[in-house]
Amino acid sequence: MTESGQNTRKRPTGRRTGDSGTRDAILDAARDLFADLGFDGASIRAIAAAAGVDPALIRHFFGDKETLFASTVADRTAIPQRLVDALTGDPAQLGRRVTDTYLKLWEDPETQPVLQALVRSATTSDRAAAMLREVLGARLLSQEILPGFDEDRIRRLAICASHLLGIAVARYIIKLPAISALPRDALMDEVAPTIQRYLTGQHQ
Amino acid sequence: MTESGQNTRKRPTGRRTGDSGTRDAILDAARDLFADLGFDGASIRAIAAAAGVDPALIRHFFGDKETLFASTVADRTAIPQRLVDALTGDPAQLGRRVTDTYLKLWEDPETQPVLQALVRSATTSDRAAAMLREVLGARLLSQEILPGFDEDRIRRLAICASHLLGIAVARYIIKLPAISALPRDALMDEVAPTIQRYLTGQHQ
DNA sequence: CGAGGATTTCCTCATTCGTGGAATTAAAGT
DNA sequence: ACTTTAATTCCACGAATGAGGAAATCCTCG
Repeated sequence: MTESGQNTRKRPTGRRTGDSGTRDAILDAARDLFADLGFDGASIRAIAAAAGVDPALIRHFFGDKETLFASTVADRTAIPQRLVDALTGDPAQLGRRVTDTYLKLWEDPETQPVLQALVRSATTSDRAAAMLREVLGARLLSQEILPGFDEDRIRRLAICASHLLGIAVARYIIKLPAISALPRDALMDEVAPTIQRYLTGQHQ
Repeated sequence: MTESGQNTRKRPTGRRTGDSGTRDAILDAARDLFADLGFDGASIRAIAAAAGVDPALIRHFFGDKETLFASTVADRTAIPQRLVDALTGDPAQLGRRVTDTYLKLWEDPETQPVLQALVRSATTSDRAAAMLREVLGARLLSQEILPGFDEDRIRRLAICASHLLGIAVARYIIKLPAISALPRDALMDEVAPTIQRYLTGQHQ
């Protein structure tokens, strides 16, 4: 135990030597905490503690909490793109492709925390709700993104998005046993035909 | 001017004469604030202010915040029952009946705030998530409540619940324009056939 | 009418939070 | 070598929060 005195040891101030990937450590911790606790629930102090860093550093790098949140969810912009990609290709497999892509996004440890942070925060924070609205509305459900989709198809695509959103909320946020206990394949088999019907328009 | 002095007039302490429906006023204010801001977002002080009452009264009547929340969402137990009722009757109209009942629950000014409070809080507060799980799981998706439903039908009913939950989240929480702009009839026409298919089992 | 309980207010306490300032050390630029 | 910039810490402030104590007022029951 050498000596070390009190357990409240003062850490040295000033810049660290070498390249400390502190900024990324903050982003990682923030991503995880926002995913688990939502925007309001995850405090700057808790994020800093998880990153092993002083809270003031967060302010130094990101300015304020909203910017930090935006930084953690931004850049994973590949998420809407992957879904858009799944919309193109063999129409016979459309439902399976979209559902599979979506469910895998919610299982991928890279993208899952971001989605969870967005959804969990969107119900409480207006800012996060606006972000999710923007992602869903402007980057997915618009005619610029989906050329050739008429209004009717976009409307049914929006209903698909709601369906899949509900599945994710039940499975990963509320953790409803009847849904979260299902293996992905079983969920796929149930949901994919519905998505297929919504998207290909034989819906009556 | 007699005296009366400052505009910060102290309100008289002690019991009011007559029957002041204060407890109900608190419950009403709590219902609305929980619906708008969620469990964490709605502070005891804000609820008290909305009810025109001292914060300590809430503690006096309900003890702590969780009990207050539980009291506001309890008693509206009619909600799961109405859905269960919709499940019985002419099987040909099943999808329409369930969807109609559900969408009306989300428009009824009596039940809407409760649903909104539950959903909005469930993503942040573990306690609220447990409540929603209990309502959905034990009071709706169990074989005691739905005699004669085998496991496969209950599983597909859970997927229905997720679909409808997603619709409500998109429409009333995130306020996704593509969904919230739709009139109820249009939404019905799109969604009811899907619910019908899930529930009657011709799902492949 | 008097005693006990219910209703209501005010004040206080300990925490927690987001934000900001000031100081210290290392790196980068000239 | 000297100056500027970047990274890092500690400390503090003001606001808000949930919880609780103490007193005042009214009602009810004997």
